[in-house]
Amino acid sequence: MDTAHLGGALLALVHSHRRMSADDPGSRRRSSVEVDFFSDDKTCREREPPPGSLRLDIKKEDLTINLLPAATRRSDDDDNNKISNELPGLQAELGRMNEENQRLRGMLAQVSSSYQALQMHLVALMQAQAQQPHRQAIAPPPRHSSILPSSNNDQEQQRQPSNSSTEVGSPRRSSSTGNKDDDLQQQAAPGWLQAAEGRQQQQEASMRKARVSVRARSEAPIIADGCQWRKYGQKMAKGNPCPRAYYRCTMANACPVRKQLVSTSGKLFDQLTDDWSTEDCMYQVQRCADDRSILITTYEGTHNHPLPPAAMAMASTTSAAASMLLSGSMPSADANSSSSFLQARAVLPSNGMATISASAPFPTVTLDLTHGPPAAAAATARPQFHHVPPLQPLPPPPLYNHNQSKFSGLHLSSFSTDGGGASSEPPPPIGVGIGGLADTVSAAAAAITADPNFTVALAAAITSIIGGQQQQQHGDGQANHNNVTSSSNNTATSNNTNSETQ
DNA sequence: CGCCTTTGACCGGCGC
DNA sequence: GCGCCGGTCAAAGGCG
Ligand SMILES: [Zn+2]
Repeated sequence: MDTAHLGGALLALVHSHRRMSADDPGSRRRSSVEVDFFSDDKTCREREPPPGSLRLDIKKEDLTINLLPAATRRSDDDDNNKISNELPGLQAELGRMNEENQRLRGMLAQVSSSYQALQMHLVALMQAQAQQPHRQAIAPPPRHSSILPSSNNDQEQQRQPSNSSTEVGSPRRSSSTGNKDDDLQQQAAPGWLQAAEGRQQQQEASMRKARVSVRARSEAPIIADGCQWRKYGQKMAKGNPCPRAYYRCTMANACPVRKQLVSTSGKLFDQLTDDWSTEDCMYQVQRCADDRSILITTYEGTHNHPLPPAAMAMASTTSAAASMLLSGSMPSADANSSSSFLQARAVLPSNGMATISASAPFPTVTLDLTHGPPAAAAATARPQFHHVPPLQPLPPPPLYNHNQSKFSGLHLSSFSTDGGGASSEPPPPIGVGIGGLADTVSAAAAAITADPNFTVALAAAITSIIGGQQQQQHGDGQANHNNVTSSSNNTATSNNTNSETQ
């Protein structure tokens, strides 16, 4: 069901994209949804045109031509009344369709553009690394010496043949840690392969550290993203009553992608409330009002196998985000941790709110979609504006004791207003408050801030994925957010913002 | 029968 | 050194 829904959403996206590209040479205003609407109507009336080859503008003109003479003809009162009655409704619907189509188009343009940018970024990184494979002088991170990651598609494939055999055959305890294991294998490997694996391993190590977590408000226990996952573990988080589940991609034999899924649901809270005092209940209620049915899905790694189109959205975005974050945040982590905090804010035409955050130990891109009503990306057009006040992305859970020691990195949170209006034109709204940032920031901030579409693209894509299943959108009135506004240059407040690893 | 979930155990890292 | 904690493994069982 979830997969079906996701596939449907993505197919819809692709479909709209195709139509958009088809009618792009024509007028830009027409919307794909509008096409369908009018095509239906017109086939009822005239049915002359072949549906595929028809352009939108032509259809629209046809319709208007059809409607207007009929209205002015006055030959038949019944027909006239009917038409005059129908006309406002149709026009209103047309307007809604237009709006939605524009939104969709904007989203898709953002997705594609950001994807292109990311790909270029990846290529640049690959080239840089190929040229300087041994130079790690760019502010080596404290924990692991990791180079800028290159294209991560084949990183695991090198390791896979050797590793899969040993992993399956040998008892696990002998080779406990992955790094150790790799080291041993490296020593046993021939020289040329050793060098290659060394590089691959470094990339892999760095890639494994990059994570992309998605917070979403969803009723479904898991968010189907098109991949097949097998659960391989479950742990009770320390401060969180809800356990954290560990999944592994099973579409390929040795796909390294892993996914953590922690849901903060109020189930256990309900059990607890009976015994607890009212104040505690208040706290619990508060917390659960914030966190109830919020899923935090953390992806890690890159698939080494072809993916179904449904999974491509999530996979590509996550891998791109990971690589981008890694490429940038490694140098920036040093600069930022010492001095100050970086923040960038952009008002973007989408309904989701995304937070890109890079923490020092685990560079993480966090997408917070808990504020995005599903109507933004779903097929149902909502003319209303959700005037959500600019809330901060994460509902800070004050009860949890985050032990995330330091949060050094950049913090790009994009607030988005409902794009139902005309704000979905791609060029203008992006990059509002971003320009000045790139100077003070190192390459990471530059990379991300230069392409703020990325956030929106992710948000849009994922909202489109998740969109259908969420029904409740409470006002989430907790104004307790101190993350962006007050989190400046303070590591303590940053804990709130980065609570995805609780 | 194969795949998946469950679940207890284990192991390395880290703080004390 | 010890214990906690997060992450992983793998045996056992369920499900189609
Ligand atoms: Zn995979």
